[in-house]
Amino acid sequence: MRLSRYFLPVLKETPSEAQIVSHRLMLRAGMIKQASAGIYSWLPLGFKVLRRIEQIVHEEQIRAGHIPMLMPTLQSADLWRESGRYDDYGQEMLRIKDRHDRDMLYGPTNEELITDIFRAHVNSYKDLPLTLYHIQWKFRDEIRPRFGVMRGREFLMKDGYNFDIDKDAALHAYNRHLVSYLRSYERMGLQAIPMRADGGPIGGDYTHEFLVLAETGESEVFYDSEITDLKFGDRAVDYDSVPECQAVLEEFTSRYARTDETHDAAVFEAQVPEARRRSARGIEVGQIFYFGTKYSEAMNATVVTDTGARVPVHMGSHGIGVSRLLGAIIEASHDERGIIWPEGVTPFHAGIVNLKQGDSAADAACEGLYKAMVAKGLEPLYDDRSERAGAKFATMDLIGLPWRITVGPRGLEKGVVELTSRRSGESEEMSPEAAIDRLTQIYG
RNA sequence: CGGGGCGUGGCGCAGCUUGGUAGCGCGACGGUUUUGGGUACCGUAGGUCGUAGGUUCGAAUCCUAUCGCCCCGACCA
Repeated sequence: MRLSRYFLPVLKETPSEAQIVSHRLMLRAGMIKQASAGIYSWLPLGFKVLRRIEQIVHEEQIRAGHIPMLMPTLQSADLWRESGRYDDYGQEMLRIKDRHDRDMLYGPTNEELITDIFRAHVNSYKDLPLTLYHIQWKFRDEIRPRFGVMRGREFLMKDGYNFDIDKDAALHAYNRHLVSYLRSYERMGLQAIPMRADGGPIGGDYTHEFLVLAETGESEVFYDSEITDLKFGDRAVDYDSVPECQAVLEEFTSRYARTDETHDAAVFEAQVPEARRRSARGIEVGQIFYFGTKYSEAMNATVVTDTGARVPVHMGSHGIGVSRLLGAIIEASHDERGIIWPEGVTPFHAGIVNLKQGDSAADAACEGLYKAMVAKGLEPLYDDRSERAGAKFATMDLIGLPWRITVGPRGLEKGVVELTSRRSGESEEMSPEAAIDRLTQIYG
């Protein structure tokens, strides 16, 4: 993309409503524009990052054997009456009437709808296990939306639902989700720690929230410092292997890590040596949940077993806050000059800065680089505006592309351009070809 | 919903206490500069001050209502 033809409305000054750094930077970098309280338009740059995150989530869910689909944002109230949640959900659910005066709602989640689909089409244990998911906009009419996309009313969420024959099988689905989530977050350059969360009315140990540590997090968390040393890394886990998934769960959840909802100071002190006790703040970016037969019983979602008995299916639901992740990533990765995107989610792979726009050698070199990168499957953002060098650097730093190639007549006389890491700030001179090779390797 | 605050050119703000029909910076536009390092220089245009009532000779300024937005709290991915 050539910047002169793109739509990137960056701001020099920070709009006054933005209180936290991710919100400020998203507004300044021209990623979002507020449409109304807690509701945002996604401008091209923000939309691009949103799509990258969504893509990672899709890839990792499909890798885990989960099946993508899409359910609507608007739902009929009838299903929710059936589960009993139409009355339970309260003011947070946005209720709407259509022209025939039928009660509708903008879905805050999809347990009812998915269960309805399941019961209509699945009748036998032979069709299990089954995990369906989608990535769709949700609406929760928060009393007080804040922090930009971190707590919007409308937000994009991946929600997945597993259907299994019994509790053991459903717990394997739970473990599988945990593994796939660890992978997903690491690909986004995030460390998200699974923490024991509030079981809600169902109770039990079978829910974990994934928290990204950040000063601006809304939850207070308590954990054993050893947990931050754990890395999922490149390991290949067989998602069909019960013991392998179980082992990952045990590795990542055996140490003390809880949100304030479940924190127990006595247990904390008993289990964790004082030197390793940490309290911090965290941003919740996902949650996994096994809830048994709560919905299948209420909504009569049953299957016939191999002995001919009809039993309610065991279910769980598993969510990743996709739009919130943009905020979480920025909170975890920025400096005073702007955003620093991890390579996994960057909107463009590298920026090309032409130091002397209008200089025929520099212009030609930039064009050449641009085309060569595109040919290699890289997506560069070429700043071809007639701006001064400083203005171009400031824009690149603000929008946070992890790599920048700087091109000017002086370097070109020596046959070199400069490759700069946004994160470290370090620059290295090399030939344009070498720079492309390096980037191809990084993004390989 | 309880408490606090704010709505003034696209954005950030001043003016309001002590009414006399708006001002600054950024941006935009036009021109200049052909430009090598952190957002150039000069100039121009652009606002009946959220909205509706009221008080007054006169309202951005005072009063009432209303809408919107932000912050703290309770609630949530």
